[in-house]
Amino acid sequence: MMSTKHPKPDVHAKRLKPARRKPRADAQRNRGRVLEVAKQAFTRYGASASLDDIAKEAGVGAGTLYRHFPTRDALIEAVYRTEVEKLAAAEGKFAESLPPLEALRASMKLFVDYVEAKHIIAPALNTYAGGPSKLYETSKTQISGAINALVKRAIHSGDIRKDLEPFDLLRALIGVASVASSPDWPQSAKRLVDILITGSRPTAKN
Amino acid sequence: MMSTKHPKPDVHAKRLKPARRKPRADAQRNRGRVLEVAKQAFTRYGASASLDDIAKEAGVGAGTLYRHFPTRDALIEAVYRTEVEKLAAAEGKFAESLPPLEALRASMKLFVDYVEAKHIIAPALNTYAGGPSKLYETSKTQISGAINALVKRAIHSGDIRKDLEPFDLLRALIGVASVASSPDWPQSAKRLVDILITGSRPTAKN
DNA sequence: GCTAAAGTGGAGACCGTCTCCGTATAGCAT
DNA sequence: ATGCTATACGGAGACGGTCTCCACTTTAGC
Repeated sequence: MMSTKHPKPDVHAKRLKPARRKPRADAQRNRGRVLEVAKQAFTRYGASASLDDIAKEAGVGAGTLYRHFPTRDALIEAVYRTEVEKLAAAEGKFAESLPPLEALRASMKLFVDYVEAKHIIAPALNTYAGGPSKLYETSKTQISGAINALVKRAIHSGDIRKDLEPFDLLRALIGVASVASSPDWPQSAKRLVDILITGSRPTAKN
Repeated sequence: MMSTKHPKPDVHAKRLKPARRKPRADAQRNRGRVLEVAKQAFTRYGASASLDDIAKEAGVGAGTLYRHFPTRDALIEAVYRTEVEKLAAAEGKFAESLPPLEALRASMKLFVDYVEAKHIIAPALNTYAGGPSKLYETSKTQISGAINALVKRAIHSGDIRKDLEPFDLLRALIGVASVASSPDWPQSAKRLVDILITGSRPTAKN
């Protein structure tokens, strides 16, 4: 019976190391539920919502939550990763339908709108806080990639100074979005976008 | 002998309401000690240093600390109020020694330097976090007063667009200073100051 | 000195974070 | 189906920070 039975030793060799087993269904369900609840909780109570409460409301133990998302930041990032992807994609769209400078402008204002709607994104993009956390890296890369492309295009078409650092604009954007006191900040932020763009145009000699 | 003894019933009527007694000496000593320790603690451990630890190191009970400074924000503000005053004063100086536009530019860059040195100031100026805390109001007023004056002067001399909101510039400044990731942020922030100023200059028609 | 107002301090209630480990269960092989 | 085992679960509880409360002490003012 043992003979050459050998059914399918490693059918598609999932990972390169130890021939892993397929992830369990309940684990994925729980992960999803936590994500769902966390999203609501964050929008309702801000980024400092109680993680234990989130776990409870999702019907899982605290341990389960912490296993899936070891830190608060990890959870926040997971919650907003898809949002950020959508934002980056939308910014890409502008590149197709608008002239370079206006694409950049529209893109930056869209960013403001996004942050207004999901106000937790901004602190999430802003790693100033405590330690040297390498989280959000992917989100940051996405957004900065989008801005980068738009700025390069506008430089190429001669609408923006050659020596502009695209990252500077992004930093300004994140910063302004982080200062969300007073209800009129979106207007202020959009005025600033215009100022930033005007200030980034080529000078006579450049 | 009692006759018209009447020594000095209310010599300078300290407050308008209930003829207060002079504040106790030990209270002021304790307040000062807490402030001292808090300043060190905040610069060492960031804005989330343990308040109980601060109390302990200052040699007072937690109750004493909380009586003097009911919230963390109140303590932070008290610690940095003098710093902010110095900053505002320094900004005032520029108005005397530089032409309008350059005074504004220098002032904004000084702000960046200040935040770089005392990195806790930025979150303190930024009330985004939780509730509608009315704290920092005085600090904000100081700084925004200074910027306001500089901007008005530059508008008057024709170096800045008439319709610029001074507060917008301040908001951008605070925002950029809040995003302190990466060690090169001061350079980035100063480049942004130049961009902001260029973007605020009058246009042909304005 | 005496007295009342002002101030003190620290125990402890409360809450959020995060770990640990005994228990449950899904995936896989047979 | 059945058993075996890696995988995942959950929640009690250790930990640490925040903030309150109030019996006690100290001071200002007479």
